[in-house]
Amino acid sequence: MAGRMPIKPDTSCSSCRVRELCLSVGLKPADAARLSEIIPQRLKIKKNAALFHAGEPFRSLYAVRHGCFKTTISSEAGRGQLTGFQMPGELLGIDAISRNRYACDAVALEDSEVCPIHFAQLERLSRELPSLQHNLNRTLSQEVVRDHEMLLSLGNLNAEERLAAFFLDLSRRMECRGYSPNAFVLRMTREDIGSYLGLRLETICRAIAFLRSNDIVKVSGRAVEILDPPRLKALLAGKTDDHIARRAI
Amino acid sequence: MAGRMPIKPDTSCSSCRVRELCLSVGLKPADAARLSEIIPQRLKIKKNAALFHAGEPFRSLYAVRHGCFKTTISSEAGRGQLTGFQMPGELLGIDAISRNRYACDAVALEDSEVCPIHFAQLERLSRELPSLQHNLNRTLSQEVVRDHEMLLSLGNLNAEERLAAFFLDLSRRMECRGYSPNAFVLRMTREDIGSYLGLRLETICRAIAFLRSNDIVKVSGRAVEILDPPRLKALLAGKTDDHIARRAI
DNA sequence: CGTTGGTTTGACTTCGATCAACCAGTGTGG
DNA sequence: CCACACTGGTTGATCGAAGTCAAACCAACG
Repeated sequence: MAGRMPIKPDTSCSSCRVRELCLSVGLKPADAARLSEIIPQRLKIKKNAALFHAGEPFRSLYAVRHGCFKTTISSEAGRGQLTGFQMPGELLGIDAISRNRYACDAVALEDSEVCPIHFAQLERLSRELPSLQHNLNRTLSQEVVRDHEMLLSLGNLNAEERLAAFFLDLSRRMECRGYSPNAFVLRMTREDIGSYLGLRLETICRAIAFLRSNDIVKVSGRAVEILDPPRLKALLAGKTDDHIARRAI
Repeated sequence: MAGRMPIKPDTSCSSCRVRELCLSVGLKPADAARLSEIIPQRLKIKKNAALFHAGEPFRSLYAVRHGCFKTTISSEAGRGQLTGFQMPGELLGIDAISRNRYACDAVALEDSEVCPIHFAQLERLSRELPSLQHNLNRTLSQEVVRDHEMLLSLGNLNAEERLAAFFLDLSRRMECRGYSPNAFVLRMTREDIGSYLGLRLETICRAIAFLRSNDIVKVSGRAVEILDPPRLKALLAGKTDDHIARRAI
């Protein structure tokens, strides 16, 4: 359990910075307070430590309070796939509900903090609070929508388009959390991005080089700056943009 | 609404052939009866007719009673992705919960029948019936798990492996429904399979030809017979099977 | 410092996309 | 009844995007 330590029981949803992104969204203060009650203590997870592993028995969902996680699954054949990056307000462990065991590994990409939500208690409480119940259903459905969008990416887009979609997704999520949508720091390696997008890390590097050489983004190390959001979106929309040079001459 | 017609109100979950695969699984007879109550009438959908379209307002989930559906999403750029095939007992429309609009098109692959489940009523009822509530949560989570497995396929497997995984998935689902796992009829075209697996239809044909030439499956038209289940599984497990000939000489 | 993990770039290979031709059913209208 | 168009499936030839292998680079850090 190295890297997993409980912290002081100060977990009020109503005062949480990400309350408008989490299960508590739209809840009346009294209801949010009841949700807080079933979250006895937050948990700190150190960078590179696992919050849970695939196969472990399922007890709780975890809401990311701050920091960032990645979730990965792997096949018997040893192939691995990164299934998502979770930012504050997002839930970890929803793929565990169906079989009562976590289906993926969840690893912190930086020192992070989560709110454990005992699932049986959450189900019980959401029988009393219709809006909590609906929030949970909406969150699960939202994950399905996100996954289908990823399937569309992997099935239809080339490397540069996938990377553009990835940057735009991060951009949107940063904006939702009150940060600049056009300048942010990546929490993950090129290899992680590659695994997520179904590409090799070298291909990610080359796709970044391509975007950079067209002055669409500025990337140095993990720092990303989106210089030309419209062109980045146009790339995705499949518009053959004449201003984009495949190779600088 | 051509192709959509209501039929006589004989919708008892407790006597349904797929009750053990649907939301009604494990419900006490009295509870199953209450679930039936919120399903006033079944709906027949003709082959190639749409049950719903992306963007339409969400009212109901639909449980497939018999037949088969495909769901597809498409991007602004006109790219399309097939996100799933739904067989009896499976739910259509769960990606609509999050935004109150259907996120995909659902099209019948053969003359089919569905049970519309008004979602607001389902939520209300599941507040009273914990096991129904849990079934719904498990079903949503199960869809997430399925989608993550598809991401693993698209991100890591080559054409033959994806097709093998696809056949094995169909095989398992046929078996769950009481049919032979080793002989079944495809309801979809090669193009549909290709869209689902992120490949072109020609590649599907070639992958089929490959499996056929190794006597792993017998495929003529839509009829599939799995001749050698262990070799089909071994293919997926990534074991370099010396008995598999890449090209017949 | 030297080690290490992560990133970048180059050269070459390969798998699947693309384009094209052709075939088998199947339904339609003359 | 036949001619035909049409849809879906198969196979071949060619090409290109991404994978693979390799080398070098860089920043962080003990």
